[in-house]
Amino acid sequence: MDALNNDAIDRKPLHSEVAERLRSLIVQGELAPGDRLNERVLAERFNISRTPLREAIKILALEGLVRLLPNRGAEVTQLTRSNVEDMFQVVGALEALAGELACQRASDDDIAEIRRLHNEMWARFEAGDRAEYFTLNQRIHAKIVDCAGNAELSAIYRNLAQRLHRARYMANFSKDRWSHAMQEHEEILDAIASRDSARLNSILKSHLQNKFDAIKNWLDESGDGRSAANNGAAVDAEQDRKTAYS
Amino acid sequence: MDALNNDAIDRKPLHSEVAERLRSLIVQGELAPGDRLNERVLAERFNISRTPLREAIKILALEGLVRLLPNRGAEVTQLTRSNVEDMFQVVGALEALAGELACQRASDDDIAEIRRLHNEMWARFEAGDRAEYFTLNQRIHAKIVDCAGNAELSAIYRNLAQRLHRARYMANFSKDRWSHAMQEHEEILDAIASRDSARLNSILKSHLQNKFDAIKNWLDESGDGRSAANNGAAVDAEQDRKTAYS
DNA sequence: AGTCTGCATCTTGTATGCAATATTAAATAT
DNA sequence: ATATTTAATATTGCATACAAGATGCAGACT
Repeated sequence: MDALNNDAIDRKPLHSEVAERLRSLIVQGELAPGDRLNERVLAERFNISRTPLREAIKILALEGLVRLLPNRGAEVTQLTRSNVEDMFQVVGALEALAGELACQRASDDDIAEIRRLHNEMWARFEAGDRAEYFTLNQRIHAKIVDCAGNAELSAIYRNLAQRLHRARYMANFSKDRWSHAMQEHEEILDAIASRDSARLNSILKSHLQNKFDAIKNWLDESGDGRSAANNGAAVDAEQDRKTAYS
Repeated sequence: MDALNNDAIDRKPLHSEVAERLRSLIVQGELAPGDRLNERVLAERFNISRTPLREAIKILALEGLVRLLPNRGAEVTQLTRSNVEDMFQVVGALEALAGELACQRASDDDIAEIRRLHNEMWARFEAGDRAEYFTLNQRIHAKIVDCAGNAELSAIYRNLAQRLHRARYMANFSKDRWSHAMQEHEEILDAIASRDSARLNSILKSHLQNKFDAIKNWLDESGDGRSAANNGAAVDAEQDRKTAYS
């Protein structure tokens, strides 16, 4: 059985390795929204040829992290307010489905795992470690979605979460909001542990709404001259992405 | 304004052109599930080099139509029953969200457009033209989703619909089911025209359920030796796709 | 002064070539 | 005859080279 062979050297194809690196650069903000991706520069930086780099860029384009400009390369997509709002709406619908299914299908081990992550996150919260808190937070939500036992759902959710991560990471919300979020997470854990899907869904929904409210302000603030000028283009870009391959 | 410039020559990049061609081949079944994509053969067929072809294949991989086999190229993904069931579940959640929003946001022109498509579809139904009926059916559903005014939602929905199209197309259901589907569509039109989101959602839900029931049988039937043997691999493939770039 | 045209330069798009890996067939040993 | 190893072949992965398009600037013209 392949699955049991843990000693296997994972020779990931270069293009996926590169895609990962690029993703980090974008999510962590080193490549900012609007930045052009110069193939020569990036290829030299990663010490690879342009061929796998270009393949990676195509992948990121479909993931929605970059936008392809025919004959002019690619640039990092803007996170507009309406864009983020759209994504949150979809995430909401997906989490609702996930909550429903997870309450039916989660095993006791799954719940134990969520509890473990939750406690770990609590520790990070008390230590004031925002970065680790964020990571664990994402992992908990992802784990709940995975409990739904729907691979498609998990894949789509992960992609959206990743793209939203860019926004969430930047919106370093208040201590007050933070502790409120922790409280909500207590309730989430409670609801799924008792497999109360109605309650879980209602909490997930308001949790998400609060999350959005927290970053909404930040998105509005950043609507200065430069960004505003680019917003129109970003919307067009979104459109392009939608229609480019359809 | 760029949006008003309708005279622009659209020079689609080659890789997206190729992606389109490949998509057709897969959706229409010329490239069947499990078939390997030989780069040399396809490049010769399209009369292009392997480079843009490879880029196109990466795109299709992320869309879920093909599966990348490291160092061994790519193959057309299997449509397993559980796979399709997962997709239907997600589509259900998305359509629910779309129905809600569409009832709020659809303009009168939108509704008129849906009605137009509906009538056109009716004509195709009466003419017994399955292929055109299918196309219009898809366009109606897509239009409803677009009325929600959420670009992310539309993009995700389109991708799932496309992948499911492979299954639906093959499951040429009974005349009985067909006319029942038409009836459901009458109700859908009615509900959205009167902006009754509760009713719309309930109809969309049962409509989708019926669709799934119709193709479920076909998926079960095709679970013969060859397919069964490949199913295990297909499940692994799905897993790969999920984790490959995460 | 301002705009337009043509040239130089840079960037992306595509094709080709070479190296590494997988697949097949043949040959040898059991 | 079957299994195992080895060699031949085919295919993918990556790099490089060349072509086509975009960008920026200088000079001509109004």
